[in-house]
Amino acid sequence: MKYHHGNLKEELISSACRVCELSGHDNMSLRSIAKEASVSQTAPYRHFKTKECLLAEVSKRGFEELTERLRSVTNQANKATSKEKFLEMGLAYLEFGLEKRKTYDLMHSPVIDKVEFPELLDAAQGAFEELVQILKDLNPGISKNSLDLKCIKFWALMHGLVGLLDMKIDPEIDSNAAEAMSVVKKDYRSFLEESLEL
Amino acid sequence: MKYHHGNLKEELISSACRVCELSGHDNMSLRSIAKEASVSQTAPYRHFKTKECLLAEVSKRGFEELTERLRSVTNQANKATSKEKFLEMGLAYLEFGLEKRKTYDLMHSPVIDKVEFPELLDAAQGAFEELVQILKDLNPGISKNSLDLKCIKFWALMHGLVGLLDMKIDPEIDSNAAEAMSVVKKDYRSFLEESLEL
DNA sequence: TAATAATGTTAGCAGCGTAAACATAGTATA
DNA sequence: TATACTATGTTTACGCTGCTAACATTATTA
Repeated sequence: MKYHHGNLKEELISSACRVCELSGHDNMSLRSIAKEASVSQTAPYRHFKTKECLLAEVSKRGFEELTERLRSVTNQANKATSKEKFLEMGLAYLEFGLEKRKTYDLMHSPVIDKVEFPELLDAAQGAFEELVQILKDLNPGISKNSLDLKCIKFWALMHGLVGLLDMKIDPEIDSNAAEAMSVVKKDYRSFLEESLEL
Repeated sequence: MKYHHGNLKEELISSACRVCELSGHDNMSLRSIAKEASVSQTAPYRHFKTKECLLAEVSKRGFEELTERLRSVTNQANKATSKEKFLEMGLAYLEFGLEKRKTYDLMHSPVIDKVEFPELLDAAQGAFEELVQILKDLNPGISKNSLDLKCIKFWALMHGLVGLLDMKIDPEIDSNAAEAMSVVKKDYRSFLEESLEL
């Protein structure tokens, strides 16, 4: 058993990412992930000043993965139209939000003060750029102002949808919200298509 | 000093609401709010099985206040057009989300398992009904399916906007997101007006 | 009036984030 | 190569947390 782990920082981060997505950041303790790495409970403090710093790292990786997913849509050279890419980007965003729901929650959680972690804003900005680009392609010659508004509207719509789609509404309840939700869930694609007109 | 408080449950809830909106539900401890009510740290357990139950109560009150705000828009008999009411409802939603930001966070936070608190879904449903009603008035004869979609889209847009508008983006950063955000902030109203076309 | 239920208190457990003091291993310099 | 320094680990301990169990007091009901 060697005294120095060698790769502890990286292992702590990836462990944290796993635990976060599995149990949510609320149920993630530094001590438990230290134990998982077979290391004393204060060892993480050699690599992260506070728990929040580790969470920020997890959040950052989330934004990076989101950006990657969106970028891979942009970079599909064979895809014909911008509209097609736009629709796929919307889907990619929703899929990320629903597949990595707990991580997505952390990314938008107030437990991490983004003012203290500017690299998080940079990472989020990366994802936003992809949306901007696709909407710019889709609306050639659009004014900057209108483009900005379109971007925000699209982003907000996607962000809102992730939150609403994941609501665990009991289907037994005769609820308008529940019905509408299932309509949307049934076909994200046509829903997004309509949103093009926004 | 009487042994029995008489109104402890209510005082704990309202105290919890205050602390939640002040410091966020993450920084709210049962012990501290018990102390605030000059009562032993385990007294709350006579009224709430767990901390989560108290938080659920806070969340419920949040939904109730939101519903009230939306309903008061609906009930303005003097307001001329449905469109006018629609715009005001959007504003009312945004205002609630931004004014009571920390409570709004709790209302949408995964720390409360909504499956275990069906009354929370009922409360949220109340707010949703107001949106449904206004959109129905605005689109007479619309099919149920289209109405559902319109509702979800509007709700998602509002929900997404609250999240995005509150992002503390450093204005020093030359960020498209920051610029777009300030455009939206400057005039929610015209932004919402455009959203009518969605 | 006596039994019971409701609502309070005290004491204590295990888990948490984190700070301080110390130990060991790797690295740079003389 | 010897020595100092730095990086990275451990141990111990503190105060706070949610919560349980056992007990005390008051209100209600038979």
